[in-house]
Amino acid sequence: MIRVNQELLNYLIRLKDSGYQDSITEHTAGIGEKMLHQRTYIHSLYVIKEGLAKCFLTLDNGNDFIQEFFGAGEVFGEIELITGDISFCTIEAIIPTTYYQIPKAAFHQLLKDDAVFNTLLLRLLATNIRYAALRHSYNQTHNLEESLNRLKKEFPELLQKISKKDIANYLGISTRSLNRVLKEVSK
Amino acid sequence: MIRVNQELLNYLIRLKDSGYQDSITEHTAGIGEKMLHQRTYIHSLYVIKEGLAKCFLTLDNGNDFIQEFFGAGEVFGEIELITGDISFCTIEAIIPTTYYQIPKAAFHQLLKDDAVFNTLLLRLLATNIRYAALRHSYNQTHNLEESLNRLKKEFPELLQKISKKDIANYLGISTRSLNRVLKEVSK
DNA sequence: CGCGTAATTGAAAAGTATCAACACTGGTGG
DNA sequence: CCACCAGTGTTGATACTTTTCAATTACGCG
Repeated sequence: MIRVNQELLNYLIRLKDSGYQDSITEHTAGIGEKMLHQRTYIHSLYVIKEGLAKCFLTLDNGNDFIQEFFGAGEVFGEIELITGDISFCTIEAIIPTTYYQIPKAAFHQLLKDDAVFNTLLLRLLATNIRYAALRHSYNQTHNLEESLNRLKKEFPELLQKISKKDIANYLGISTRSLNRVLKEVSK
Repeated sequence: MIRVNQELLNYLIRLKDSGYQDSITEHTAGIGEKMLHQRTYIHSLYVIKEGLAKCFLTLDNGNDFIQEFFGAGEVFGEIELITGDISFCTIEAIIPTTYYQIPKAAFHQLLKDDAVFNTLLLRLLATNIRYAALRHSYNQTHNLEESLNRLKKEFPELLQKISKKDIANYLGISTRSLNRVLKEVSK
């Protein structure tokens, strides 16, 4: 649900303090502000320092599907920098958010020369694949009520922190269905 | 749908011919035979040389969800070797299949010492994340007929090569629904 | 206060699953 | 050679789930 990666964030802060002051810059985004746009070329890696953002795809029919919510330490842009393709999702702050930016060249240099960073990135990618596979499998093979209960169990503050619309887009359902199930459950 | 990775397969064959004869072994699997079992510890990386396999998760309620179909050059076991977790899916041959096995230690050594292999693996992970995200987003935000049409467009031989049951499990629907939509479309 | 956005709800329509019956196919053994 | 069997595929009827649409209410903020 809300992914974090404190280990990577710590490592990045250490890098910034030891010779990478210039190549690691810090930025902020207000609510609703996009830090990365779908279908554009990406020239940097980004890491969230603090805040909360949604990572979503806008489909050909205009629907949005939220891939994940990103908290501290979550990375975006890495897929695009590795494959060289244009971005396939948008990253948008849902609370005021600060994040680091690392230019493409510095990212590739780190990957090549810094074994620790290389390992952190491999682990990050592998963990994300695993997490997404489990989530999508669960949602495809269970009904709404079960998927929602699983979500609330994993992330109890769900309804306080994230709008109904975003929750619905995360589950791939209409807000009407979400409301119906929420009401059923509360009975 | 059916993923392949000829670049990685070629590189692996070259490795095997140049000093890795002993650590890269070749095996075969008949139809229905499992090459990797869900919820077990993994001690090797596997790469399909020739054939076709399904990668699927069995959920707590007994349902199967097919993550992907793997053709030549596709890799499995890499997520588990990187994260150290037990496997989250099963890999099962759906036609007679041959595959390479690379022990954990050799895999990690390659990752560390062979920059080309390291890059190939990063690209593989990034490509898989991207592909899965696009597929799941599409399926979540479109109806069955649209998802099926997209699938047939991407992979026209679909119905000849893969059983209805597997197609249904790939789309996360019942075979009854698949048949209904197929009949509607053919009208 | 007034505005825009988010949330809620009902009714009807559309989509999908479940269940059950039956057809087709490729083995296997008598 | 044929009867049988298990697995896969097909189809109809029905029940259930989810969406769509539209109307209303609640809420945060300038």
